[in-house]
Amino acid sequence: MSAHIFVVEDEKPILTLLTYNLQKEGYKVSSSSNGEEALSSIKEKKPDLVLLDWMLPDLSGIKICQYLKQDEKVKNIPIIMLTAKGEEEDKVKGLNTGAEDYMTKPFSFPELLARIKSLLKRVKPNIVSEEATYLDLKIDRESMKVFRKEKEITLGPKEYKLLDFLIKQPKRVYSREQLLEHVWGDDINVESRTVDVHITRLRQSINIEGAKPLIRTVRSAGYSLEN
Amino acid sequence: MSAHIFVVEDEKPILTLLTYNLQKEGYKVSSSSNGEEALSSIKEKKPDLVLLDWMLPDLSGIKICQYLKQDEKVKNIPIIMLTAKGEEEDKVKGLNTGAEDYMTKPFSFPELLARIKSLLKRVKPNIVSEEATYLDLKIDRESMKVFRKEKEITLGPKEYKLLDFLIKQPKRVYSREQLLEHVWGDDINVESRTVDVHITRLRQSINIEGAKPLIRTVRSAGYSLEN
DNA sequence: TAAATATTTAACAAATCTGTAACATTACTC
DNA sequence: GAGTAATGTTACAGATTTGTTAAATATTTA
Repeated sequence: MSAHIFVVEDEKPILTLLTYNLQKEGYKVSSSSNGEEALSSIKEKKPDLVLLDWMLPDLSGIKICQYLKQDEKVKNIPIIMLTAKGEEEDKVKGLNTGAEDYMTKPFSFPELLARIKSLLKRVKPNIVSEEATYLDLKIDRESMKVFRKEKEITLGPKEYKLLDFLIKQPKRVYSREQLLEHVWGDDINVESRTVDVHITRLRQSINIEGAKPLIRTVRSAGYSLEN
Repeated sequence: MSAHIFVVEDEKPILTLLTYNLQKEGYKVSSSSNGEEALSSIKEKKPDLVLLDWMLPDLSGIKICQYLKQDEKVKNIPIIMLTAKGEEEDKVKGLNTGAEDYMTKPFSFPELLARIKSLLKRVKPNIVSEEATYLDLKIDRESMKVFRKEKEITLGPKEYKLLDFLIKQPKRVYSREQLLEHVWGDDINVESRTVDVHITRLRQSINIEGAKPLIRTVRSAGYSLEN
C-alpha cells in the first residue's frame, strides 16, 4: 500500500518536478499552491506526509504547520518543511512549531526521498491501532470483532477487510478500483462491480434497527464510510 | 498491572513533562539524568521500557544502549531513543545498536505514547506468570497441569504449548502462521493445516460435558481462545 | 419525460475454507 | 527393540464465502 503525500508549494516548476518524481517512486500525490485550501484539503484527505513550502502568498508555512499540529486529528501526520536560503533563522521556529523535518532549497531530490522514507517508516506502523471507531461502529482488530452500538456483528472475511480499510479514513471516498487494490490485492482479477455486491453485503451486516446507514455511495466515484 | 518506564533525560523541563504525562497514563515512572547512574539503576530495577535521551553529559545514549543490549539480563527491555534534530546521521547507528525505536525531538506526546504502547504490547506477553486462567480454564506452568472447572485435564505436549500460548492473550486471533512460529518454532517446516488438527485435538481435550467450547475459529484468519 | 447511466439486490454456481478421520512416520519408554 | 505415544499429512465431506449475472431501482442528462 503506497503512501499518500500532500505537497504545498506555489512555485509551479518545483511543484511539477516534485509531483513527477514522487509519483515515479510510487507515491500518491496531491497538492495545493494555496495555503487556506491546503489546510482544509489536508484535514479532509489525511495524507501520510506533508511537504510544506515555507513561503506561500496567502498563509505562511509556519502558520499552516501550527494549525495542523494543533488539530488532534492530523497532528500526527509528519511534515517536512521546504525553506529557502534566507529563512534559516526561522528554522528553529519552524521545528518548534512541530515540523518533523526540514530541507533547504535548492535541495537534492534523493536526499528528500531518503527523509521521506525514513519519516514514513517511523510513522506508518502506528497509524493502525488495535481499535478503530466511527460513530457507534467499533472494530477490534485484536479479536477481529465488530460492534455496532455495543452489539456484536458477524462479518464475512471480505466484509471485515473492507470495513477495516474504510474505517481507517472515515468519510474518504474510495473508487472501486482503489478498494479492489487495497482490500482484494493488486494482482487479483475481479470485476469492479463486485465491489458493489460486497458493499451491499457489508451494509446489510452493519445495519441495525433504528440506526443510520453508514456507507455512502458517491455516484460515479465510489464509496465511503459516512452517514 | 501497569508497566514500569525508566526515563533517562537530563533536560529538566522535558523530564518533568514526560514524567507527569506518563504517570497520568497510569505508568510507573523512574528516572535519572545521569548516564552512569541510569545504567546501574536500570540493571537493578528492570523496568519494562526505557526512554533514553541521546545526549547526556557523562555518557552518550548510544553507549548506554550498547551496554544494556550486551547485558543478558536486560537486553530484552525495549529502548526508545530520543534524539535531537542535529543528530540525524547517528540515527542509523543508534538503531543498529539495538534500540527498538527512536523519536526526534521535539516529538508529539500522543505519538510517543502510541509507540510505547505498541512496544509494551510486543514485550509484555513474554512476561509469563506461573498461573494463567481464562474463565474456568486454568494452567499451572510450574506443574504443567491444566484444569477445567477444578478437574485436571491431560494434554499432549503440543496441545499444552498451544494452550499455553493462546492463554497469554485470550481473545486475540492468531493466524496459523503465527501459531506455527510461536508454538512450533520458526525454522520448523510444517504445513499450516497441521495447526487445524492440533486445534481439534486441543478442543477435544479441554472440552467438558456441559461447558462452552473455548476455541473460536475465525474463518480465513485463524483461532483464538474465547467462547 | 424519455433515454442513458449508474447502483442495488437476489440468485446461483464456483471457489475456498474448515473439521476430522485415517494413516504414516517419528519419538519416546520401559 | 518392541510397544506406546505423539506428530504430521492427506483426503474428503460439509459449510461458508465469493464472484458473476441479470433484473429491478434510482439518478442524471438531454
